[in-house]
Amino acid sequence: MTTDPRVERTRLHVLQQARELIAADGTGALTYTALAKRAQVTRPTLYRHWPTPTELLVDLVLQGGPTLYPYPGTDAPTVVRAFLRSLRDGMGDPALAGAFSALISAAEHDPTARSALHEVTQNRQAALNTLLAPSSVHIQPPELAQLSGAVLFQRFIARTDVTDAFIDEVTDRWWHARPEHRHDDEHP
Amino acid sequence: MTTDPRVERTRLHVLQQARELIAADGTGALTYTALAKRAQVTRPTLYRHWPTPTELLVDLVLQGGPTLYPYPGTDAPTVVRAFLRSLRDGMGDPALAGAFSALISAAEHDPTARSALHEVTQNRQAALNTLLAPSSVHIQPPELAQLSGAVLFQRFIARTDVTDAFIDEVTDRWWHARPEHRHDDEHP
DNA sequence: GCAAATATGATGCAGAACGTATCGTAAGAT
DNA sequence: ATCTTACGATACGTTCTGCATCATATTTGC
Repeated sequence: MTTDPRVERTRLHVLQQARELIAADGTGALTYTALAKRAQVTRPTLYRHWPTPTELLVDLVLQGGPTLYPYPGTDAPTVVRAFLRSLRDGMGDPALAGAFSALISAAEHDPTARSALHEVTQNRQAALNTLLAPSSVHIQPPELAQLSGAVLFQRFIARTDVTDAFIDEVTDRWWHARPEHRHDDEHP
Repeated sequence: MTTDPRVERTRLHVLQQARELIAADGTGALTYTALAKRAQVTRPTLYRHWPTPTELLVDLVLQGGPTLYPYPGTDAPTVVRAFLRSLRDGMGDPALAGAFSALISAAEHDPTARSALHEVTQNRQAALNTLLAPSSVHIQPPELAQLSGAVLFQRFIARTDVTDAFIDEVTDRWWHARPEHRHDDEHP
């Protein structure tokens, strides 16, 4: 397959240069010409690896996405808190945040971007549920939307600091809104 | 000030054409050259009105943003549900959704886009709180982030239908997570 | 090791979009 | 009626885009 050392070498190198370029001047400056110059690579090489800029963004997000997750075993709110913090910290990287937001925008009219977002969402939900398994808690899509949505809204739209206190409050609201908390305090 | 009929005329006309252009081919196709051709306007005119593409996006979002809000007076959950539905319906317009997501991405490295997002957020939070005043309920930023964030996450990231059932569940979770619901069912 | 496959570099080229400048004309304001 | 100014027309250099071609270097399979 693609075990050629050359492709992996330039691929990783270019992706890293792309990250630094985004971090420095934003996704608007992520042009094939500029990237080729920065990465000391010719433009045709970039086109061979990523025929479309979207594919480049996808690689940046998918590779930068699976950051280290918290260790499982503790109670559910603790796991969720750690999960949201890792999401916040991940989006603290300007390169990942830039690529991610650009991908969201591209997804409006680009099926490739859409499926990449779908994959990211699935991966993160699956990872969270794996961590929650010992607690016998299973997150449903609406819950994930509320939890991750709150953090991402604060980060990308309200654009205020996503503090630990904010994450604690979001987690608490989620925990107390669970069905078994609504009318009694018992749980099997 | 800018009460010149000519400026308002071309401004509105061009913005409408921009909307149709985005709806048809996405924000990636929103180029000054293409827009000038479509709106039967010369390129220098576009640069006079919006020296930067970001300013054009800002106008599209700010003008398309204040959609009709629900009438106040009913109980808080009903108001919140209607609020979230209006948010969902607003983002059902491809032009607004495209401009909005593009603005989010641009905000990463563009102060103009940042302040526009801030203004939109403030406006919507103020509008919601006005509608909630009769119910003696006041929404705090974390609550708004969870409510709006859930809808926007579903719309732009998970990219699944934002159904009425989804909005109902989000609203219910919010309502039951309020402090006065947590340990008793009394409220002053 | 050697030969075949292929990734990359080097270079070129036409087209599109950009950003800006100048000047004439027509519409609106006073 | 005159002054102001928004707009059209046109032009120019720059940047980025896709794509093509060919030589070179690296890797792989034998």
